[in-house]
Amino acid sequence: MKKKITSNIKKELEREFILEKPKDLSFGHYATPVAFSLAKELRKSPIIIAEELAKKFAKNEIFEEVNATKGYLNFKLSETFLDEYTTWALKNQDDYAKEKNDKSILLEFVSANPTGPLHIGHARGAVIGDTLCRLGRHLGYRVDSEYYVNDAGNQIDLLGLSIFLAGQENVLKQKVDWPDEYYRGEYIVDLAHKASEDFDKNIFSDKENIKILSDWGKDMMLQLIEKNLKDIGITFDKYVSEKSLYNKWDESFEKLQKNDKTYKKDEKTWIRSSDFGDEKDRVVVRDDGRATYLAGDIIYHDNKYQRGFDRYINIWGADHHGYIARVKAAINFLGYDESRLEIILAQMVSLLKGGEPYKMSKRSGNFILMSDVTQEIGKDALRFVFLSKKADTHLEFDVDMLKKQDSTNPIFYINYAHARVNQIFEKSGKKIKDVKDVKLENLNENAKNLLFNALLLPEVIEDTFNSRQVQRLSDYLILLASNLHKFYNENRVVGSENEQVYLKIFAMVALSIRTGLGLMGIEAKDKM
RNA sequence: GUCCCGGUAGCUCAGCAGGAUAGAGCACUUGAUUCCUAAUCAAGAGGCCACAAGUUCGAAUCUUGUUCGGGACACCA
Repeated sequence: MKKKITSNIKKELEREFILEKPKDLSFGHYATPVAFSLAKELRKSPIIIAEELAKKFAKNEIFEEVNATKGYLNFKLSETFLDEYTTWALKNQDDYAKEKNDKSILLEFVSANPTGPLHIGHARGAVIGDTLCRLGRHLGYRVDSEYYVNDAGNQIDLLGLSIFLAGQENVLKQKVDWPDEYYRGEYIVDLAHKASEDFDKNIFSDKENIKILSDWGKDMMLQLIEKNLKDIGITFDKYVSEKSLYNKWDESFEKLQKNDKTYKKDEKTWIRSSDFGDEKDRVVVRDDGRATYLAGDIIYHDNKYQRGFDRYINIWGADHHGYIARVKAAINFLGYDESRLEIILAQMVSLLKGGEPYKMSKRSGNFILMSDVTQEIGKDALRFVFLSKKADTHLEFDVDMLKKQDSTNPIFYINYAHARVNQIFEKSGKKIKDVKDVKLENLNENAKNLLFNALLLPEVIEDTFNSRQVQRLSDYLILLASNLHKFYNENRVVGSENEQVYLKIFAMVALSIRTGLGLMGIEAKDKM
């Protein structure tokens, strides 16, 4: 819709302009302050310029009216234009708000260490990533979703050790000297019990077995993570193992070396990341020959770029922000265009319970399990909370508040609007196919505005995706639901002389809500 | 000390590629149900947009400085 309008206006104005939405629909559906910027050029008052420009649109069919107010140019769309679009959308529901696009995107998110279940902080990145994925695909991009599995390194060793010691303590009933660092939490003890079943309890008597437990524990945790994600509607196209990429190190390393971006010092291999804005150079291979985490990420990004996507998006926790410079440096050193990689940082989530702060710590085991919250409030509410706030704001919410399943929860409000439409159709005994060809004419302002707002979904989706600001979609849906409720309260539909017309508009509203929620990974309810 | 994010209504947050009287939800007050679901709606109240300077015809929005809060500054991931 917006594209057609933009091109129509451009034809008349013959220049670039900003198209915005007026604060108040009574001004019009769209507006542009173009006369203000022309004022300087033409040395005339913006008010006069706007009036002159408005005249140019007298014969344009998609506008019912174009007027100039205080220097603004305001556009009112014609009913015919809105009606034609509505009819098309209702007939092509599966294609509604879709676009064509030939760009490809590799979207990496979650990538939590497989050393424990997902906690509530991971959920934020997960939900945002999954929704961007859905939005991108809807807009025609080829989006591949990927989870990078850190299945090597100290953390995994620590997992094995933790299970091993937990087994000694809980299965073999031995006294254990716990080190400073290890994974705490019930799940480690559970793993120890399960290990004694899957293997044998003697597995805890020989330290040599820690390696086996590491590997086994990692697999168990990965399965759990996959389930946690599936429970909130997320599946990945691909899980990429860090370990499996290690044999490509020589290849990546050679590229870096060729560009003279690595050097040896103190028996270690360093990368000159400070050449590219990093605070200092970083170690990539330790003096004992073990690769650092960064090395793994270098190989991984080399691998990503070799696959030739147009764009790469990583969603990281905000605590990784210091890591951006060195990864971008490495990508540049490998000979790639680092500006194709975009990193979205999901800020911290602080949880409250009954007003009390809940300190999260993965190490200590004192963290809120994502699965617990999913169970308490449901996946829809969980997804909605994270999608209604922008990623880079610190988010605080109270678990107890989210447990409430009443109107304070916006997801209910939106669903209620959708269910209402469905109920009205049932009451009227009509189906969408009965009204999709009804001609919309002589609509009153309220009906026309409701329809207009329903038709905004495509541009909201595009804006949401392009800006990566997921909350714009949820805000829009709340607004649309509110419009529907308001109209419902003011107008009788079933049995009225406008029944057919209103049903068509309502069907359009419901379609937008359903499509929008679907992109958020939430299925619209037909009944409450 | 350096870097990142944030400071907008009592609370949680939108708005920020500059533009018309600064918005929503929750909470609060008042009202609406012989009629399609009152799980709703309407009305009211609530604001030095952290502070200061600058750029501009115009700044919540851009720049700089200050301040407060959160986070990051590993050869851990």
